Amino acid sequence: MTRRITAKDIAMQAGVSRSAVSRAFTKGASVKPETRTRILDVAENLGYRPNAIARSLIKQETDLVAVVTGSEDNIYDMYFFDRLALRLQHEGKWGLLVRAERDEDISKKLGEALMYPVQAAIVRAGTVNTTIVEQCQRLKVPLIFTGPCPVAGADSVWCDNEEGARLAVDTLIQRGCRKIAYLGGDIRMLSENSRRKGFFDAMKTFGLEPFAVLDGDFYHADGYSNGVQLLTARDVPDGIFCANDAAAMGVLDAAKQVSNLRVPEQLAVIGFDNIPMAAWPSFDLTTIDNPIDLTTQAVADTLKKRLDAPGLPEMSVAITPKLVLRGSA
Amino acid sequence: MTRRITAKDIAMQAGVSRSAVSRAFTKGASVKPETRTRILDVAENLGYRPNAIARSLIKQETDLVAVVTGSEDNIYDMYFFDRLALRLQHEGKWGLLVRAERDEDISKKLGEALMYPVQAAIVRAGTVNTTIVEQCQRLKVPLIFTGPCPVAGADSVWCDNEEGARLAVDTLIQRGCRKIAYLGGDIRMLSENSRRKGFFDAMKTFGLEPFAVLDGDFYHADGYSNGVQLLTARDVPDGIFCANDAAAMGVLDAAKQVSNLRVPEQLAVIGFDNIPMAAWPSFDLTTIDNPIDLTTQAVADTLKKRLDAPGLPEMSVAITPKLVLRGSA
DNA sequence: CTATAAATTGCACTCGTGTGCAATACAATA
DNA sequence: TATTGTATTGCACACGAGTGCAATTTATAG
Repeated sequence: MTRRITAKDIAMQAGVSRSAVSRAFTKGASVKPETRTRILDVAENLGYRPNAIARSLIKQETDLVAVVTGSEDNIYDMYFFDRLALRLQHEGKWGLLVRAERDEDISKKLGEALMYPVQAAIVRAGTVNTTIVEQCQRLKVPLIFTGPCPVAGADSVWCDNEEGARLAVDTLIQRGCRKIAYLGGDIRMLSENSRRKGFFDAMKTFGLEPFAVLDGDFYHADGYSNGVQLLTARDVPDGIFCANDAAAMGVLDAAKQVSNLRVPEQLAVIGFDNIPMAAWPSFDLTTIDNPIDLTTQAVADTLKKRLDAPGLPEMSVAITPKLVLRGSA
Repeated sequence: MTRRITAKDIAMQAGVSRSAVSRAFTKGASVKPETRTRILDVAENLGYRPNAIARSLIKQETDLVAVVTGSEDNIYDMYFFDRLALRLQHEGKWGLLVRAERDEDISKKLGEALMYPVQAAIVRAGTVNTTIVEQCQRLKVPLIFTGPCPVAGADSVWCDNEEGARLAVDTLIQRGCRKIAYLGGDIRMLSENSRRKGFFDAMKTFGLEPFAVLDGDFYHADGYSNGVQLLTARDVPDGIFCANDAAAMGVLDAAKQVSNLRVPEQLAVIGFDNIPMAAWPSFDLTTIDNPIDLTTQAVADTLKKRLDAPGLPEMSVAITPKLVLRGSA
């Protein structure tokens, strides 16, 4: 591996001291304009750029932010991640990718990643891992949770899933549904728990018993099989709230395939997240929008505040989801 | 910002020299077992871990790999990125996220990112940017292109899109189609160009003229509107090859909506990429699988080879796509 | 032309860590 | 016990860059 060009090389080539090179790259530093030009020319020629790693050592700070994601490979999360990456880039931060294969590995991987002096860690994981929080606290690395259910000791930006579930139930009821089923996701996920809670609470408000409650895993196939089960029974629901869009689409597919219920007249279906596909004509899915832009913006804001004032008390920002009315309910 | 715990702190607390701390963390270094234990205990207590940045300075290498992506937000790319991240993590590399908003910004962003001494850069971009290659060459940073059309001066792993398109045409012809349309993607994209070329070549082989050729942008909405246009004309095609799955799904939706053509009997549709949604019952899309695992594996292999032997001649690995037969053709 | 102020430059130290080398402590052998 | 060999340890330097301070050059005023 050929050696990287250093400031020393530039200094020799340009006939100046190494400090001069450093100053040439420092805005506002005192260097004679011609000298700076000459140095920058030489640097350009040799393909030099200051080593961010050496610089950060002395400046005592980096622009690195660990971006930690768990094992979940659902579509919404991918979009979310993509937008988050973009937002961080806008803020002048460099994301250090920490990708755990299973949720249990998250804290381990993050631990390794923290060998790099990151400014903060942004974590998006389905299940909460207390170890992560402790780890970051001990290393004094600010931690921002992206997703539901804040944990003491970390900032968090979370979608108000309970509110979203209430919105869904309200809408179904308003549509005239009375036999409402809930098709949940993986119960280990925090988002699932709060969506489920919101569902039960809302139903209680209306004095209704859930028609059925099924567990699932947030995937289309799961929504499909659960949908088949629900819709081939003797008594079928007239409304289904699904814990995410993929599952809802599975239900819609099942409805088409194994029943001749008309959607939304005889069967109303509502999803959660509002992934781009929900708008596709074949689904035309009414859903609860989990606002990516608002959320990533809030993450960026929280990050900035936290870095500006490390002593600030814990921050917890709730993002309110909203109904997106389409053809399925 | 509270100062990070350093080896010096540990050394004082444990009553040893700083070198001892360093050695305690270096496998195979000469330290008395009890001393090491004591040091590691203190380190554990104080939440210390060696600063990767300082270490990399002296070791003259990092585990960082720049992962560069352009503006394209299509579903396949997101899955691809996710799997690539996972693979890199497996290889013990840390991805440095470089996310450009527009393709033109890629080289600029990468340039900034190269202030970090990365081992290599992995680039996935729709359009090829010669600047990127020059930049990496000058900085002597190995560059691996992920995607079609290698550029001189960089390694590349690419899907044989021409072959994929041929496969699609073969299949359509075998199904009895003779009036075959091509629904392309953004013509600035390299993958589009080779898929298109493959399509034309294959058609020529069979002595057929394309029934129609439409430009698009790889999105569902585009496939839908182009589909409507194609299928509401006086004369309609009996087979459509789409440049990616999303567009193909748009076509299928259009077929359902504005025609009563039976798929696949009267209209066969083939996509490209094989995103997970292609398997969903509502689409059941026959498509050309663009193998993510093979590709990311090849990227990892190429990376390893390149790092082991920087002097090796340019590598170009072709990944052969294969047909996935489902219900749409 | 000289005196003074301002701009430019280089020296030397610093950041946190790894490591060769020499010094020391300990164990094994005679 | 004396001697040799081996395991530990600390010192000092290195990595690449930023910066205070003092030395030097240049510009400005008198």
